[in-house]
Amino acid sequence: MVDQTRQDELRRAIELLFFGYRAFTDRPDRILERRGLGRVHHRILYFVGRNPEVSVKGLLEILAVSKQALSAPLRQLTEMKLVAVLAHAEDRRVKRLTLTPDSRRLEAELTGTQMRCLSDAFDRAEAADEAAWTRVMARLADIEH
Amino acid sequence: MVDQTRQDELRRAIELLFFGYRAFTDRPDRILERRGLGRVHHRILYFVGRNPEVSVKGLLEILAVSKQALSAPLRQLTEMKLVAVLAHAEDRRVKRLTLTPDSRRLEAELTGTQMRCLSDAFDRAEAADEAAWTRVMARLADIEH
DNA sequence: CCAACATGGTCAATATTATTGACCTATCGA
DNA sequence: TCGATAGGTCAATAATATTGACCATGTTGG
Repeated sequence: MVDQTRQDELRRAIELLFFGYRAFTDRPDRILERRGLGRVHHRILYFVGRNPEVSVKGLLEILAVSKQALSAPLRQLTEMKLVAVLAHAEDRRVKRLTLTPDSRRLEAELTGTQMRCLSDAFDRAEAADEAAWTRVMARLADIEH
Repeated sequence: MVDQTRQDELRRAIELLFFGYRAFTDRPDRILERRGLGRVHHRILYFVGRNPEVSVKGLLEILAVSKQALSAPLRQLTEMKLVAVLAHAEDRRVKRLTLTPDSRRLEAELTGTQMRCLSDAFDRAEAADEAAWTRVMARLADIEH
């Protein structure tokens, strides 16, 4: 059993995560909306940017969605020239996905707003607070399902 | 301009928030699925539990969704006797929403898994880390839109 | 060489979660 | 009484996601 005070603290943490995440995704969502894109497209652009030459399968594993859920948005992005598809030299089944100059700019804009959110939240804290936040989030992200 | 190392740190923070939030919502989602409920229902139960006798309008403001988006899940919950609706004495237009004994148990189960996630992430950290995490998240949640 | 497997793609049907707009009732308060 | 507020509902639409059933192509081990 956990005492009431501790439960209240943990409930406050739950709410901070809920409201914090909502604030964090709000601006990129509105930028994307103007281009007719959604949060999926952002996630694709983000992880392709972070993992240049990633395969479709690799992207599926990162995003943890079905291939059908990825297929349509990815096709849109390639048609809009926001994702470039290169062939793999050794295994010609595999695609290597990369950003284009255009999408590098868009991705930088989207991710930039999120970096600013976090940067603002960190800057007013001590550097030690940032390190502590990172340790806690790493543990949270590491829970096995 | 921000230097490359700093950008990498901030990108890592973005990913921790993404993967952390996903891990955090995974277990409740699966518990809810067995009952044919979704994340909306959890949010309703959570905030009704936290704000006993909240009005429908109050709930709409917390959740920041349209009343149509709230209406159907809330009706389901009241029909399943998981939300009780009391009349307001002074203003009979207003409903006061509360949990029932049944939903108190369900809510405790759902929120319990999330409290355990956070508790695990905090416990292995120093108490100071928890306070730091809370400060950073409070700043993040506080961004104006 | 060929069978089995892996990578990627697509169609169909379905479900959930959400939106905006238009309207409605009931109640409250000046 | 009239305008504002609280709550509800119908309709149309959209985005995001699922599972199942296929198919084409390319690789690799026996």
